[in-house]
Amino acid sequence: MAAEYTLSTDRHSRLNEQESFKSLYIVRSGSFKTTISASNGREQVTGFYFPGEFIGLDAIHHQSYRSTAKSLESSTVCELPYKMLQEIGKEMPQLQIQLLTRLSKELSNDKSLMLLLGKKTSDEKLATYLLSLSKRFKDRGFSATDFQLSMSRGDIANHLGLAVETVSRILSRFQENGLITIAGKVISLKQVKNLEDLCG
Amino acid sequence: MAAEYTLSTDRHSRLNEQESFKSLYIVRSGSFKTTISASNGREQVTGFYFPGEFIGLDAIHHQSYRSTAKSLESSTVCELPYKMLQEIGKEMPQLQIQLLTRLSKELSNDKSLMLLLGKKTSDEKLATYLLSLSKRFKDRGFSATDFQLSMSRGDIANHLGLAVETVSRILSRFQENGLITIAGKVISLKQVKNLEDLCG
DNA sequence: TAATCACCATGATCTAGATCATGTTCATGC
DNA sequence: GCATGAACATGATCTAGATCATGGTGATTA
Repeated sequence: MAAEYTLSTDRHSRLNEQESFKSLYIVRSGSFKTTISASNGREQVTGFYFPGEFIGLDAIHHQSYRSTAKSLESSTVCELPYKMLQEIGKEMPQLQIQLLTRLSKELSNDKSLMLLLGKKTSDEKLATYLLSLSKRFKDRGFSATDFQLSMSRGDIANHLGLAVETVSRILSRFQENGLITIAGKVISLKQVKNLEDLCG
Repeated sequence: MAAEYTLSTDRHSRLNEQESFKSLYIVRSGSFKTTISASNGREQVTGFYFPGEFIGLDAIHHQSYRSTAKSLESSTVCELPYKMLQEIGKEMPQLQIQLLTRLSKELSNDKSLMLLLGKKTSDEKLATYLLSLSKRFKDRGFSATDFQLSMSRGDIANHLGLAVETVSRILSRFQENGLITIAGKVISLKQVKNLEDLCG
């Protein structure tokens, strides 16, 4: 449905920015990160997006994009002009409900992320993060234990409110302790149960 | 509209919990905080809600409440059964769009909160928090500079990922520096410009 | 009017994780 | 093949803010 609009992006290309809101995007292939920036230039990675997920839901309200999406590898998206969605939605309440549900899901995830950012230690943050990625891949029909980290250590660190060095160190330690194996971007979860215990 | 369902709550009474999702709520008077808890018991205050704001939007997706809402003073809400909203929504697409917009707004606020939790110093957190409260009161037609903190220092601290002591100290210091005056729950912003500069 | 309890303020100390410093690995281009 | 630069790893040091400790204040109940 509505797949007539597509947009392909190279590695590290930007999808949208400060401009006025016209469309939502669904990731078709690849992956993206979204960031917002404070007035002093500091940036926060607010989320990672994989195929099937919506980008831009937080812009509906302001009618302008508050976040910037960047592709983490070469990726494609499907553009959904919001006006069109509204038109279709009038005849298909089911579509509106679907949109509502997606928004609600992202909201709920973000609340969990607040718990992560506010209350967890760095070990807990990493363990929780790895398991959340695992779940997302599993839901998508991929391996829950072996996957690629398309984002850099820096992106992970930023997203979790940590320093890059901390992420490096903890991943190394997790590997020493046999919880995972990791080589560059390729990671394999070896002791899911123990990782779960680490989440708190 | 749909105001036939109301529910009044005493100070510190709970609105909902772990139960299955049936309704959204609009705050009619007073204020609420919502929390989620980690398996180890740690709690995170995920938001504060004032009159006109929706509680429960993050439950639509899971069809069960993930967060608990507690009133911070004696408060009333208006219950909106979700089934009913869906029915009405079929004839009134405008209602669905309104809901979508509210959800999008909360999502966008939560992204900003991530920036707050992940990247800001304790001073920046407090200043940002006070100004965000200020804006919400102003939008509601109340004073942007003189208002009551219905939540405790502990709630603020938890919400911002700080220790209570830190919040106390910073509020005291803000007062020493003439940025605010504060006595118990009554606060007055004296140098809004300087507070804005502090936000980063 | 005293007792109890939640909330708040503030000083002293401690520590998780940031920052700094240095080296390595790996990809891309010439 | 070698140069350049980004991303990653890891040790040494430092610090913002947590934690610990103590006392005050104000509301509620007996």
